[in-house]
Amino acid sequence: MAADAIEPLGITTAEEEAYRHIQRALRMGRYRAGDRLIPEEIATEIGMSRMPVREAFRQLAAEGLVLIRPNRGCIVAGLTLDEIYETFEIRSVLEGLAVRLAMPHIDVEVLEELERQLDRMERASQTGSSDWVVRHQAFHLQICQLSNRPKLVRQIASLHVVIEPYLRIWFDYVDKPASARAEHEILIDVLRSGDAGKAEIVMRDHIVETAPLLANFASPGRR
Amino acid sequence: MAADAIEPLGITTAEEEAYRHIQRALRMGRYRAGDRLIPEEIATEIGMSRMPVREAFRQLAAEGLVLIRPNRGCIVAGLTLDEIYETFEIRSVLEGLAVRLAMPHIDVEVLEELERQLDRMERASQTGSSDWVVRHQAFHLQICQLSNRPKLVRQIASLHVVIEPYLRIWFDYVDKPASARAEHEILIDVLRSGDAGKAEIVMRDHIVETAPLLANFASPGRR
DNA sequence: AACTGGATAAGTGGATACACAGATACGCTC
DNA sequence: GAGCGTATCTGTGTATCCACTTATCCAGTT
Repeated sequence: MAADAIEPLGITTAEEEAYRHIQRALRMGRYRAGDRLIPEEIATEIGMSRMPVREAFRQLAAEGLVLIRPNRGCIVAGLTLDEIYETFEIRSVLEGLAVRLAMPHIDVEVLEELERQLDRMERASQTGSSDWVVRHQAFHLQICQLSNRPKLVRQIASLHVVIEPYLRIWFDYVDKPASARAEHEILIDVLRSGDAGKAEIVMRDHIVETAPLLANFASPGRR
Repeated sequence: MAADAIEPLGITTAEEEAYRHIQRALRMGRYRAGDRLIPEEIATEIGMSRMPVREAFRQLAAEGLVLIRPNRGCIVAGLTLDEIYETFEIRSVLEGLAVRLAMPHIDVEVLEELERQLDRMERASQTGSSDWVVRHQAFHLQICQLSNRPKLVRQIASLHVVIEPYLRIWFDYVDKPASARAEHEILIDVLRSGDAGKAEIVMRDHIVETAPLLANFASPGRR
């Protein structure tokens, strides 16, 4: 649900399968940053030729998940510490914008649904490390989608995918942060207040404050 | 200079040529939105096979410049009126962020260089419609680059390319807006003031105020 | 006369084959 | 013994070929 917000722009059956396959592997942290992705390997794994895999690489490169160096193959793109911060800075203004634009579409039902999302997020944090990450993204994207800005939502979702492996690692280490629920309740509170400008600021702060937490657990592999 | 900030991520000689060729054509407004891009046509035009052209299409699709529908070819992506507004909204917060982060790196030399950029922009507006657009982008990107945030700059540059055809059309119609210089002087003024928060707001306003102007001249072709 | 169905043609997506570039290892020379 | 050059091998990038989907046109039927 969360990640399906990212549609692989122009993609056909075989290529789409390759794309989804690799993206899932990447998001699950199966590869480490700097690992080489060998087209033939992946191609035989899914049962197709190198061709669609290459096209999938292009798609992933555009999203910043892999790096393609001419004649030197495709490697998993890791984020440096600076890049993690940068990604959170970008996320903060984009999601800030989204929540500001979402405000007119906030009503009681929406707030209740968001509360339920938080419940699911909390329950997911018990079952598995990666379940929480998925629910957490779903919560954020749910708010963003209320802005009714497809391109904005797509960009935000794309950023979520990029930082997902780092979120996952962080969560594995700290073993369910107790503050997570409270942090996100604040977001619902400000949505309830109806103040769009304030909501933007709260969302921004919420996001940039997360970055330093992650930073300590950064780099699943060097660059 | 301005657009070279967008590097075609992982691309080799032949494919890179195809990519640059098509992107230039697109930015110059050679095609209208909805036009089909026929791989063979372009391939023979540059003197290569369809293959690198296909990969170039993928790259362009990832940037949102073209649309690839499975088994139905590649068409030039136009922006609806809503999408133009949305793009400017996204630009406003991203460039707002950029200018805020750029503030610590502003000094006298930088301000002088920006003034020179404005001069060039004004001169370019006399020589040709498209020259002004290029200079205008260069001015904005120059400021953004001072933020020292590569990913942020790349995203902003990508948005500039998307709206370039619309800017060009608008400029052709109004024949050099007299207010353009003054509008951008304000940006330099606020940079000179040293107030990062204020600069962010001014930049945001500057950008979102541009959108309605463009809207009247929107859609070089329907969607 | 208009609409629907089928057939044909055009064009896209995928696979295989080939050529070239880069990396590594081994040998030769200093 | 060490460093550089060369040769081989691995693997990417491009082209050609084939199969399949889609679109268009014509004919037949209502």
